[in-house]
Amino acid sequence: MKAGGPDGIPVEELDEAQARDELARLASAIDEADRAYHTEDAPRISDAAYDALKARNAAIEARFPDLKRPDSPSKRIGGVVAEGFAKVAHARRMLSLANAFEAGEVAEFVAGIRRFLGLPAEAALAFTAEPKIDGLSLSLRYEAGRLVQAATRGDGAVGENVTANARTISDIPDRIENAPTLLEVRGEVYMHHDDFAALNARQAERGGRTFANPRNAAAGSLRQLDSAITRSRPLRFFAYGWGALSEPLAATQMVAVERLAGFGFPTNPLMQRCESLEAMLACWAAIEQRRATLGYDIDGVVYKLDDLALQERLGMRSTTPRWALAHKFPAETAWTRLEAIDIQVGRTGALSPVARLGPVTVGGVVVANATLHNEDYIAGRDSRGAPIRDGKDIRAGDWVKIYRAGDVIPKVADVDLGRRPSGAEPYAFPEACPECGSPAIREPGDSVRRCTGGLICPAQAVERLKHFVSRAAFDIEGLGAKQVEAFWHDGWITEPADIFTLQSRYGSGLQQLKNREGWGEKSAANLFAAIEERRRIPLQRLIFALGIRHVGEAAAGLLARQYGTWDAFEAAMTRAEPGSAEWEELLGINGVGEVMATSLTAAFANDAERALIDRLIAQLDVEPAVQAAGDSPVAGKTVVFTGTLEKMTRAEAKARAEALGARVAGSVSAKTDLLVAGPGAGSKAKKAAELGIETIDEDGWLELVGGG
DNA sequence: GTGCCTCGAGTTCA
DNA sequence: CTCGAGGCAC
Repeated sequence: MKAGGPDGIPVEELDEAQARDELARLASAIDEADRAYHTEDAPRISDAAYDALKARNAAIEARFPDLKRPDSPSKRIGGVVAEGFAKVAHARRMLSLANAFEAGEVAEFVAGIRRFLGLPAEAALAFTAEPKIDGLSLSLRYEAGRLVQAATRGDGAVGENVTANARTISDIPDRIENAPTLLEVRGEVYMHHDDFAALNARQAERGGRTFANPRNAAAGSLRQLDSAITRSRPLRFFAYGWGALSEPLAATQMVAVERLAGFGFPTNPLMQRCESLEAMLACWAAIEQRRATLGYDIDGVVYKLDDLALQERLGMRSTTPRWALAHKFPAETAWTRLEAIDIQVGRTGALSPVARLGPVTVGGVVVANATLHNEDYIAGRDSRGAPIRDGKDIRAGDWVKIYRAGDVIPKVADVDLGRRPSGAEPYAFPEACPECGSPAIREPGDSVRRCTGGLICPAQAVERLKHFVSRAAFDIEGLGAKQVEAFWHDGWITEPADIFTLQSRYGSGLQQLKNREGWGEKSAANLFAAIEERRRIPLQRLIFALGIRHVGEAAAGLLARQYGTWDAFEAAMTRAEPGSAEWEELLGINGVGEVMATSLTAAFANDAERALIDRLIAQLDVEPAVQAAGDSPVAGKTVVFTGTLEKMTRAEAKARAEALGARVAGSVSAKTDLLVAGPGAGSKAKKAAELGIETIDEDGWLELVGGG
């Protein structure tokens, strides 16, 4: 067996670093043994040796509970993770990229970087340009040169552990030489056109299912629970970036990627360095020209700022880095007939038109529905009244050109007026809710028409319940959108509180639930257990789950942190009205404005709504929110910058401070904790002195937050 | 008032 | 993933 087997250093003598290394090795050794046992029917180690590995893993975890890995073997049962793959937290987030479709947007991207860094327009900036592979991204963790973990992107923060499958891909080395002790390589798994065609032919021959396109084939192959199947699939890999590192790879993007190639990873041969905007656009055009002959799918070109120190200074927006951009190729389109326009009613009452289409293949996927957004979109206008599609409106029976925005969401790009059936009438947008008949009103300046039925509208009621059980809200296992709809239809659940009384009303002996289609004793018991588990709910989730208009996940987090407990939150929302101290406190939260405040107080002032909330709360045990215990010295502090900053721009300083958990304000007030004053600071510095607020200079700030 | 940037709410298909 | 709108800095 491998190093770190049961015969290593006694557990009592391990230090933390050794323990961490060994847990990683044990996880992959056990993983490998599991896969061999369960999927290849050919155990590679004896049962006794396997048990010893598990026992040692448990002993180390007991001594160092903090080091317990998210993919810990102790969480697995019989080698197969319940519910598919184990979740793994990425040591550094896997990013997505901002998109551009026009040259002008690329120019704006470059100009924006100059602005952010405070560089003059003529200052040279170099970028890398490389094809954007249409596959799935993968993060490979190497410790001491050995592949210990492979994870999919997931939501960027948490992905799925696909280590056993990644090991079967020949482009991915198991070991690398002369590498940093920790190296996370990031890249794209994809499938060649030839391999895709051969795979589909083979699948068809065996009567198996064929894949719609190489991307789906690659995704389906990588996410096989049985890695023997993955092994039989011709997957390939290009490395283009990195995550956590024990030491920097290089000073530039280009050289860093060359180093990855040096470690033995395939890197894209078309990647090159561009010294100017013109060179970037030329590179884009050149790659597009070669697109059809590459042998694999690409959907654009990725630009990255070459200088890694500058990348660091630019930092991140909420989900995308400021230093990279995906410049997409024009989307594939297809013509089809629009059979009908239907209206869906959302949780807030929004009436959304949907196009029912004659099925048509766009970009390798059969599309039968497309969003039509709103009234104006159908009429051929944007929100400002300017014409779109040359002002052509959309009518039932029209021939329409479909594309998939971002290669995902089907949309109507154009209408063929020449083929419009005679007698086709302009679409009359309904002025009453198709579900409940209440008037549907469009507020001045709003682009959507909303059903005014509120709680009496069945569509809104169901959508609100779906929202309530959604992932960022109560997230009850076994109670998804479909189940909620079925329960609602039978009158078992009509409002959130009903979920928590379901067992007492229908669960006795489980008879009634068992009689429902698709429910057995086991699944019913599981559902009730999952519901019980969620009686205790973090305040943030609860606030989000209420589904108050304008209050999403982020706002719910802000509110939970501000008020801490449900009682404090509820009291404040009940008492807040313009002019009151509670109202001021609410508006004082950075990110809450009048619209949101009005929406919140209105919800708590509405009797029916309020009764619904009260019935729900009676069923729950709300977990108070804790102030984020950031370890930065400025976390939670309000900072003001004034005067001239010499080593960073204003935007940069602000982004940095916020990344460390500080709130950046524009003017000094009693709420200010720290003033950073550069040369030329005037009235703000004076005011800070009067208020006795701590004031430091730019160097003091850099020292405080650790370097530049 | 204008111009970011971020968030909310809507959307499809496998 | 995208659009529109809310919130905030300038």
